[in-house]
Amino acid sequence: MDFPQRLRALRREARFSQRDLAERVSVDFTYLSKIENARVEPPSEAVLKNIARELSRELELDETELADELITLAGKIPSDLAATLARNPGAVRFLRSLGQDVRSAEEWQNLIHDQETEQ
Amino acid sequence: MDFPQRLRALRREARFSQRDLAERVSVDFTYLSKIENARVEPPSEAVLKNIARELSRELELDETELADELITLAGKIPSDLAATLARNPGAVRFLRSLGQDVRSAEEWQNLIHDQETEQ
DNA sequence: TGGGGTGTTGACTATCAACTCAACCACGCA
DNA sequence: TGCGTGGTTGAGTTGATAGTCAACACCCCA
Repeated sequence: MDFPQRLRALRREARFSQRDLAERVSVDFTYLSKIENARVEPPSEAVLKNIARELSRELELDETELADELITLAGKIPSDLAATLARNPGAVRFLRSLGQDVRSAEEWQNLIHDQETEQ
Repeated sequence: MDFPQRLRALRREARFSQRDLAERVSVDFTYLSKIENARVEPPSEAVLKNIARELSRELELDETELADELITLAGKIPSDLAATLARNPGAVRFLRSLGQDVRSAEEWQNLIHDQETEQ
């Protein structure tokens, strides 16, 4: 599911009209329409976070998880992570050592598990 | 050492004038001056890569390593890594599982080592 | 049959990043 | 003293990003 589809699905699930959601996140409702129809690029991270706040509130989801989902679906990197990477040359080298992006979701999960059990 | 200082140091080490280097990387030399004096933000990744190419060539350094150094010093994320992250939601979750950026260079090195010995 | 709620579109705009251009200053030295 | 070499500055340009605004079309049902 790409970003526009996912956004529309979530919005409908929350029973918001484009006008409702747009008002809550402080953008013009016609902008939401264009986003959902992929007429324009996904919005800024700020708007994405506002969307995540409103939808998670309505659907009782975790706000930060939803924000991360929307941000990565939008093809962006959460700015706090980006800042961490930019501040840590070692992190960049580490990611390079992981090789290309052929990893499956499970492999990433394993990496997380490795980390957590390491101590 | 911040980006402007590092750039100036490398350029001088290579015995390039601003005009020399600027010509080689296809930007105006006055732009390099502003960069070295932090009058403007560091340049685009494309320019950074050109700079890394010319300086690594002259100083006999590894080109891609120098590019990564300059790019991260410039507060950016190498675009190929950024693309990888944007394509891998799992990677974002993994980085979050690592916690904040309090890791030292050695800790990152250990992570790399863990990976390499895992197989 | 018309008014309210919904969605779509085209044209426009504001802001910002990433530069260029013209002008200038400081120095060494012939 | 003048000119080549090197560096700095202010003002302006350009393209992309992230939106807004006015207009219109569809549907429902009263």
